[in-house]
Amino acid sequence: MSSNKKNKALELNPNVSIDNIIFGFDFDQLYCLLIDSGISKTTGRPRLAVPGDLIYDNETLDEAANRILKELTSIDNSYLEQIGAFGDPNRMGKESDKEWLKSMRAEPDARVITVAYFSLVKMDDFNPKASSFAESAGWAPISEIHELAFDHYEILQCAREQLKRKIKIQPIGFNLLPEKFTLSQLHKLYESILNKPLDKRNFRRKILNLQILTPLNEKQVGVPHKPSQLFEFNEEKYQKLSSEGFDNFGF
Amino acid sequence: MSSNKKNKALELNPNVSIDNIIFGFDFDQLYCLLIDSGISKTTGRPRLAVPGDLIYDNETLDEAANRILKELTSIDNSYLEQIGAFGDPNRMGKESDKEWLKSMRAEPDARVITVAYFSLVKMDDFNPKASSFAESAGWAPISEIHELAFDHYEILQCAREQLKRKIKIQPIGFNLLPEKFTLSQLHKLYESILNKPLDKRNFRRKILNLQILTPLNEKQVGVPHKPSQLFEFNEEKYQKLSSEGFDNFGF
DNA sequence: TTAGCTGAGTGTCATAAACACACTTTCAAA
DNA sequence: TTTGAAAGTGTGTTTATGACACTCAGCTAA
Repeated sequence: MSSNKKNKALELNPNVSIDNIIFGFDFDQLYCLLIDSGISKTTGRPRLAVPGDLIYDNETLDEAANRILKELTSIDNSYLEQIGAFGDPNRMGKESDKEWLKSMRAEPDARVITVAYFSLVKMDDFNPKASSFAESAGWAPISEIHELAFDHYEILQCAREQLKRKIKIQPIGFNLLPEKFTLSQLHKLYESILNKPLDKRNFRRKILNLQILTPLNEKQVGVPHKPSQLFEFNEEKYQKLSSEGFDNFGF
Repeated sequence: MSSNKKNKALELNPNVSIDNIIFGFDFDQLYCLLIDSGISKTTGRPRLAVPGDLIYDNETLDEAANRILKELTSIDNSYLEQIGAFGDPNRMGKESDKEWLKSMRAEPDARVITVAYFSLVKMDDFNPKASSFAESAGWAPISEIHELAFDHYEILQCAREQLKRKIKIQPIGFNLLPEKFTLSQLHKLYESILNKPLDKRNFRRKILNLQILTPLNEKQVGVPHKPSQLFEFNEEKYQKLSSEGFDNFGF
């Protein structure tokens, strides 16, 4: 298969797949985009999985991960980061997975190594109900995910750990927020990712002292409480800070 | 090939390889173990590469990485950590690489995704001169490596970055030192990995305050200067510290 | 034997970051 | 006009960081 050179550009590599953990945030908690491939005959429960696919032989891994995101959500060039490769020979060994593989794959018994990615997207950019996918996709709150197809649950936990590690070092969280956001929203985002409460005043001081936020001449409207100042992330100022060796947000 | 099920246990997967960056430290600088596969006909220079191999279909990725380390050095179960997958379709595109692939691989044109690892070993545990490998292996100072086969140079840089990031968070550096070491050796190790000078007194204070080192009733002998106190890494105390949420060495 | 070299080992002060903590303000809705 | 809900704000204490220079112990070679 892989040694057949004809039409190489269009050939799926039967041994390597990409799975993409797509994170979203609704100002309250973290979500992950999951595919429901229907009720499993073996378990009787819905078979939930992370979006993924075999790679084509002419695309890079990053391109494949981006393709998976785009095919599902129409979102292109969002924040994307590799988690790593998962290749336990038994990673597809559950009965419900075998059943699914037989119905979907040309070589259902091939050993597949998967390269996992995570994406950070603005949740509003993809509304599952407006999408027309046969296999239904939907946002699931991270805290409510307990079981997934293949080794996807394990991959999800790795993704959460990597996001936690990374956000202490780089301001990638902004990719989960709209252009304009409040400090409370940012605060809640950090608490959701780090999975621990952070003191409000200390958080605000820390993040404002960095000077990577531009305050806008705009406030929330229509909220039944004191309206909040809106901010924008200032990429240039962050780049400057970063080039001076800054890599510790101190959380 | 990959769909031929006979003798699956012994079958090489033609699409997935492992490359293992093996780090060593000689109390002065970091080294990396490289394979010299001879003078390339296309470049006229020695073809240097990181040790690696295709994976067998019945081994995990970690097992394959460990196998590569063990086959070369006889070292088993040293510190091993995955870096990630590298899968640019052109990663094996150099002429000198194609020449080598043709002579070594059953399917020299197959697209191979590699999963990179790094290992930390005690340099004394492998003496290349005592080893009887046809392809000669040797320790190269990191600072003197400028060109490698395939995308191995790029992988090496990722390995260095990951090591740098990781050592700020976990005390994995001890794997590069003998059981008994001096504070100066540890100091030099941190400087080598972080690639910047660290103040001696501040370094000592910081590391001693953590209480993860056990001072031994032993000193260096035969050195032409004040002999240094020897220490041991205290794994249990570190585990306790770690379980309390400690993950910042402050470098 | 001793002078000289090498790296080991040690303490303080000033500055900066971290942490704990509680009340007032602004708006919308009832 | 009262109520509820989240925004916004400051200080004091403690802890960590970073800068900095001399003496000590053992070996070597004159």
